[in-house]
Amino acid sequence: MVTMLDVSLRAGVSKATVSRVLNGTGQVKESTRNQVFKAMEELEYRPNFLARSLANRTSNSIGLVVSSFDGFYFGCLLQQAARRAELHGKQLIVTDGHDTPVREELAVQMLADRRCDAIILYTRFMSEEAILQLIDATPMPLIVINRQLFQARDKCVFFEQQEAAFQAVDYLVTQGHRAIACITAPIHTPTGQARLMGYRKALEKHGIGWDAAKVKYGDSAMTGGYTLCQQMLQQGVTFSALFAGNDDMALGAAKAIRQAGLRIPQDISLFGFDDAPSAQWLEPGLSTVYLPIDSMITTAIDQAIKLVNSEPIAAIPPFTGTLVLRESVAPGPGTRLSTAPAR
Amino acid sequence: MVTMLDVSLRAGVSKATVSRVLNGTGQVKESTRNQVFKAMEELEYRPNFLARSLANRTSNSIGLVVSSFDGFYFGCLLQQAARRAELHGKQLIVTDGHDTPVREELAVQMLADRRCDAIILYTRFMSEEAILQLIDATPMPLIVINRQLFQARDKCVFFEQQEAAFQAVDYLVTQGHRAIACITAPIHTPTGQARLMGYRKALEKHGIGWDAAKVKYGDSAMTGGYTLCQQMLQQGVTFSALFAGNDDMALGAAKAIRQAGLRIPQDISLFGFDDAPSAQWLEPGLSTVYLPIDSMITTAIDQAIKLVNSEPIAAIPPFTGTLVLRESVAPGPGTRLSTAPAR
DNA sequence: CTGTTAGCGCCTTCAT
DNA sequence: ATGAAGGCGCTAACAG
Repeated sequence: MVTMLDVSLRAGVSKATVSRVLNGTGQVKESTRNQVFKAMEELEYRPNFLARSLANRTSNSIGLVVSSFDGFYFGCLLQQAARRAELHGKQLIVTDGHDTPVREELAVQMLADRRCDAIILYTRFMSEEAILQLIDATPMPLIVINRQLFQARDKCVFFEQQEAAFQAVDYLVTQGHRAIACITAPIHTPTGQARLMGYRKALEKHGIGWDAAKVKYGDSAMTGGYTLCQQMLQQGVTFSALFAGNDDMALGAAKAIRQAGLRIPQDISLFGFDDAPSAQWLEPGLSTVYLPIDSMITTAIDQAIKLVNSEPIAAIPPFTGTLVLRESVAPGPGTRLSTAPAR
Repeated sequence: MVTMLDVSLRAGVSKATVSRVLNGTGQVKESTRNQVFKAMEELEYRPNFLARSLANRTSNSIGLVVSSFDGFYFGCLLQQAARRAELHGKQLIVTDGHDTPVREELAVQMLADRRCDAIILYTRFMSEEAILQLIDATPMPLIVINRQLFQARDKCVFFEQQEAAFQAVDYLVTQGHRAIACITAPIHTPTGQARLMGYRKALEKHGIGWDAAKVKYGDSAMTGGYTLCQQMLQQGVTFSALFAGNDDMALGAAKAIRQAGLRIPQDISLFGFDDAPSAQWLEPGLSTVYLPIDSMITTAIDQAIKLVNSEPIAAIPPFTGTLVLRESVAPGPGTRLSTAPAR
């Protein structure tokens, strides 16, 4: 391992000078600078990052922890995060929380130990208090995605889950559906709760009663969507539309629906959530809600960078969803009502 | 930031002693050990990872670079990699190569600079020479996934792409298909080449001529599969089966096929590659080839760990695919031939 | 412009 | 069993 000392000796200067040309700090005579460069090349010198970070108290990197690596969703997130971090000249370091709150917290600590300049946390499972506590136990800026924390509002980047779900279900109702089933996203997560609440509120708005039989608690996997939908069908639960907590489950549900001899959307309308790539290729195209994950992670990173540079920051407005209407929803049995409203 | 010195002062011992209890090295009297622990807790001491790594010359982590973060494929890879690394007590650090050979190389260097104990490289784009060169320019063990390097055979974990593709197409032929179209995986990657070669060999084996019109060069995205398939259909290319370079493109193609008024599998049989989660939920279920990515990354990490511990290693046998037969393939027009072979 | 001298926080002989 | 001292590789005043 060739060190700075080796280079300095070879170039006939001191370590300090080598350091200067390396970092472009201070004044160095053109000629000696060149000598140093030459020495570096000849020796194939590569600065030791650890030593550097230790001395600098900054590793020039930002850490990202996600609950889990699977799903298209985190793929997008990571991809965009990497690009954005790079744009700021920072290296992105990613870790996952193995889908458990404890590991999520450990992951953050690990990144903190590594002296990342800032940390971004996308947690599905940690409790609010735990997060808050983590925030001020962490010496570097910590931005939280997918959570709305009032005590740390300007460190949050979140999405109006409930509102988006509300809109989706509201849309279903205005299309004439009243018997709307729901397969929830994991109900032990705030996200799952919020989406379900959106469903419930939309029903309430239209005076539709809550029917426990129509609500199944899902796990976000395609298989779950399939199984639960199949269950409902077999149990004789009747519904003209199904709102799935995410697109993956909608995909699974679609198969169950067809296997039951039903058609989409003629017999049952289907609505998803996330706008996964495959949503577009399902047949019929799956109507779903688009969640601007790219913008969210971008914003989170930008905010983190600002904090690192001690620039002033402002709270980030909530992100909102957009309904992506494709062909999986048909007018429901109650259509007549909305088409020709009573006077 | 509380340091080891703070702890030592608080506990009334020297830094050396603190270091000893921290690492469990050397002999420390029970009582003083407890004092140190108490001091650490009271001060909420957290060792500085960088300093530690610098002194130890090991960061107790293994680096992983993937070409890109998107696709279910890398999700699995990352997930399993994280688990396996943890099992070995190592932290996993992930970076992506932004889908370009240069960045892939840079990513490896960056991880090397961070003094990872070992590095695992999944490259889609780097040339063989570049990889080889990188291997011996990197001071720590470097394992390469998805590439077969004869000059570094024991550092490679790869999959028999060509053979798997061959089997898939061979299967199609034995099912009675002779007009088999193909949408390739990215043709500038070894993977894309190998899969196409498998297709070609299978045709050759059965004396089926190469028809350029039946081969479209894809990009691995669903949209590409859709567009290219649509093109072929519109150009009047006739085929009874389509072999797609991956499941995503197969999904896209499926839609194009149906939009053309054709049925799967009655009119056109479809075969994918990868066994993506959605393959199972397509209707009919997509026949495809399973690629044991989990085992591959696991093996890669284990091999890396062995190298780190300077244990003896052996070359890893190639991984092979498995045909996953679902419902997207129907007997082709030539079925009679194979059912009742001429004597 | 350049060299000297201290650290950064931790580990590790070498004495005691 | 414990402390003192030097080193890991690099940066950052402070003198010249």
